[in-house]
Amino acid sequence: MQRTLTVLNVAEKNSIAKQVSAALSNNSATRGSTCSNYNPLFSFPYALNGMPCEMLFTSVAGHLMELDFPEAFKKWHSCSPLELYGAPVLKCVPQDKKLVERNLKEQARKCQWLVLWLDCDREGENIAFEVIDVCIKANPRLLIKRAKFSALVRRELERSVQNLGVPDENLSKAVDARQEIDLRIGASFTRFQTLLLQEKFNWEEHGIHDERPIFSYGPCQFPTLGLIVQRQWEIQAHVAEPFWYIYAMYRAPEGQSCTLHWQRDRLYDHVIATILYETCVDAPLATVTKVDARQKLRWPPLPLATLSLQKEAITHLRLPGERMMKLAEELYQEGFISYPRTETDVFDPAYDLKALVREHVNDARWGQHAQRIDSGEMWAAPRGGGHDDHAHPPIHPTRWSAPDANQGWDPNKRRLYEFIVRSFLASCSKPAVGFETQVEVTIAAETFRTTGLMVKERNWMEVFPWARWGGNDNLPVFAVNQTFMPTELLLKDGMTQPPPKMSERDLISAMERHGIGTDATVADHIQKQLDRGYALKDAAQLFSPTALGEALVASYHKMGLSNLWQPTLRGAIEHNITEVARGLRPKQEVLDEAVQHFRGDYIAAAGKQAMMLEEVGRFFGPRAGGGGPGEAGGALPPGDPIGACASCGLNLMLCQPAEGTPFVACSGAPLCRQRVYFPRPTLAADISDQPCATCQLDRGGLRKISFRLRRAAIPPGFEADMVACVLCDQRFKDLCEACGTARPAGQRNNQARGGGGQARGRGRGPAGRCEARASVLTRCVELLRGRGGRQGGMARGPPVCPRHGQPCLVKTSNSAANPGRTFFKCAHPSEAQECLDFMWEDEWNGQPLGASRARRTEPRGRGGNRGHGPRGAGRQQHGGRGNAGGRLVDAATGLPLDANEGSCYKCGQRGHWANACPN
DNA sequence: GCAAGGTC
Repeated sequence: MQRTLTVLNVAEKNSIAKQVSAALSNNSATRGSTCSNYNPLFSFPYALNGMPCEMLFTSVAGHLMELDFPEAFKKWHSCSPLELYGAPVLKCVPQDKKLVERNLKEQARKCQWLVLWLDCDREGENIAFEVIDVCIKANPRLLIKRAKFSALVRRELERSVQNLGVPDENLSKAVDARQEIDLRIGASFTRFQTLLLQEKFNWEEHGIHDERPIFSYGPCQFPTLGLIVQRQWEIQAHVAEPFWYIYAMYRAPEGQSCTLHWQRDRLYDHVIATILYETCVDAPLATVTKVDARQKLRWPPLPLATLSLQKEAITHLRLPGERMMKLAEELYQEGFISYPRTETDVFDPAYDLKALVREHVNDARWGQHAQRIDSGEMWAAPRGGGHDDHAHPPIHPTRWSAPDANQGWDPNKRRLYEFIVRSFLASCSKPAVGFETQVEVTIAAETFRTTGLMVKERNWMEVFPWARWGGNDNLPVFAVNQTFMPTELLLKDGMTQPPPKMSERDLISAMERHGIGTDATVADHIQKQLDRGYALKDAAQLFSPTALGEALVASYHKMGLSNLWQPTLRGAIEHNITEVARGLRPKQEVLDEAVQHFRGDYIAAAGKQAMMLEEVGRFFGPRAGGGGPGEAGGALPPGDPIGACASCGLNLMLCQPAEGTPFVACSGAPLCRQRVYFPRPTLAADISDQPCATCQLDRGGLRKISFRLRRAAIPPGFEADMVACVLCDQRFKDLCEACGTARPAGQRNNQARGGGGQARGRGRGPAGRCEARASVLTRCVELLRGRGGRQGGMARGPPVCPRHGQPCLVKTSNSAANPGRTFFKCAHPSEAQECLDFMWEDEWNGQPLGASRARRTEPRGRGGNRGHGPRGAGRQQHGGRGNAGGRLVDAATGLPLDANEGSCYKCGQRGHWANACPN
């Protein structure tokens, strides 16, 4: 009688062994224990391609083997780190996996076939060969088979087991090469950095309490750190620049309104912006030149891959990547979602998506939408994002979980499941439909645009509440050649902002873009920055480097070895590894090339180690002695606490250096970089007994600082004695802005690093601005020429202040009662209340004010201020508000006004202006 | 004492 075939099946983890066994055996598998506690054995009879067999199903726990150096090279002082580039490496089963190995051997001896159910990716293939290696030693006659599967659902598993293939050795070799490169460069540079720095500096003093701290280097962790440091340098290098833009707004008589966006966006030259603005004010009538109305579609989200899910979870669910992956893993192991580590964002056309949708038709929350998809009414085939790892489908729900069945779940797990379901249903739905109207208008040859949007059909957005799509749905109706008078026409200003600190989402995106880490490890590499003390995450969840992190990156930058931290490092390694995976290049060739390359970098770095000592020394005092007081990151001078630091929770200290200006710094310096420098005219600063009403209230409050300032050096409007909160007080900030801050000698300030140059406003680089400036200049020259030759044109210089007889009036628009309406006000601060307080600009007829009429009352929306047309517009349209029968009329009193009938606000009498008041 | 990648 023929012996029954016995098949050993091995999965990457127990949960998969359990689920596959249950699915293939119809839940009749017998569970038995093995010598490895976490890897039991499931057994059940099965028919493989019609052949009856006994299935034994067990598992490993990830990689079975590790790559390491032999004992002779493991001790750090046993050899130079350089020798690690030529040292032998060994792949062996570590002590904690010995029982897993023993279990495999025991089972292999009973079997004729070995079926590998490892995950279908590069690492899974490598683990498969580790399993083969162990099993073959126990039973050399084993027949090796590979099961390829992508979801833990019965039909998929049965398809897989009836179509067994062979493992792919190239995929596995690519992993071997990656492991060896990572080990050699990671171990050598970690030892280099650690041995160089460990004894040279007093780390204890700087908040690093390990007796022998490790300064690790890795080909993923350093490029990750590099991204954070590079952003920090961009922020430091930013020089704020003022810009100006024309703001126009129109409110139609029917009530609809829109903002008209200047085509030039913004200009960095005040004079030019003013000239263009003045041309608009001169001829403010807007003409509609183009109206483009069309249907617009908003597409549903792409099917989810791991990193897109991480980013979405951070944004919509506020779940950090590492936490989200743990919950997704649980959902996968329980069979509710497909494999959560995938790069694929396109469904195989053969996939039965409708069957997956039908799972959800009875759900009270999204069942109705699922029914509409199932019926075809809402169905649209999901789009593809163009990424396919050929191992797993996009992340999607595989089973419906009734709301009452998952009550015991972690609330975040429920939210994540719901997000994955809704995202899947949305991706199978029709796009949303809107109606967009784009309008272009010109005002004095300047172009402005506005857009309106009406959402007609929400479709996929109905099942995906996180989506936002909307614009101005209250756009006035415009027709080509129509003219209208803008309601507001203002010259506004702003300052360019530095780029923001790195958020976790930014970091993940950048790492994904550069191929740093895998879907499963990106979150770990980010966490490692915090664990190693290379970076900090503040209360707003934004990342910045610590002084240590910055010093390490700056060291390699200085050495001319920026490739060791730049984000392209991992991509370059991965590129060559992929060629091995595809069978295009032999593993050894790629390996030798990489090892030689990094060996060269190591030799260069070791030859310039003095640079690393110097760079780190800028931040950290040496063991004997210390950095200069107050130097960036050096030992802090003595001081007293003023409250808690929002960045790290330690104390903010008012530091009083023996020489130089006091400043506030965190006691966690240099790891924490929180620091506030004081205005240059500071003579003395002490902690006041006044608490700030708003800062750090949840941490016991923050004390205000009492300043004594050099009177001669402070601008008008500031007092020599000031009590201020250094974190929130606007007057303190204004003073810093006006006078600059006093920083200790040696402090770097606004140095552009890493070849980044000066970062300016976002959205338009210097080159773009030069171009814009050139075209604008041409136009301004034309305008100025035209203006000079204009017949009968009014030479419109600034209005003349009636009190001073000079053009000392400025345009102001801060009237609360008349927002957007501008008036002229005397710029002399001491006389602002005494002198001419205002003249509505829309009531100014372009004549010097002294020749027309200035009103004495504060603009409070009195009679004369009732909603007229826009500034400039009113003047054009009405020939000057208050111009009745050729005579000027006082809008407040209705009495006639002219140059001879001035009204003196000082004495209240008519017949003269205040600057000529005899009283 | 080191990497990155699996998984617990």
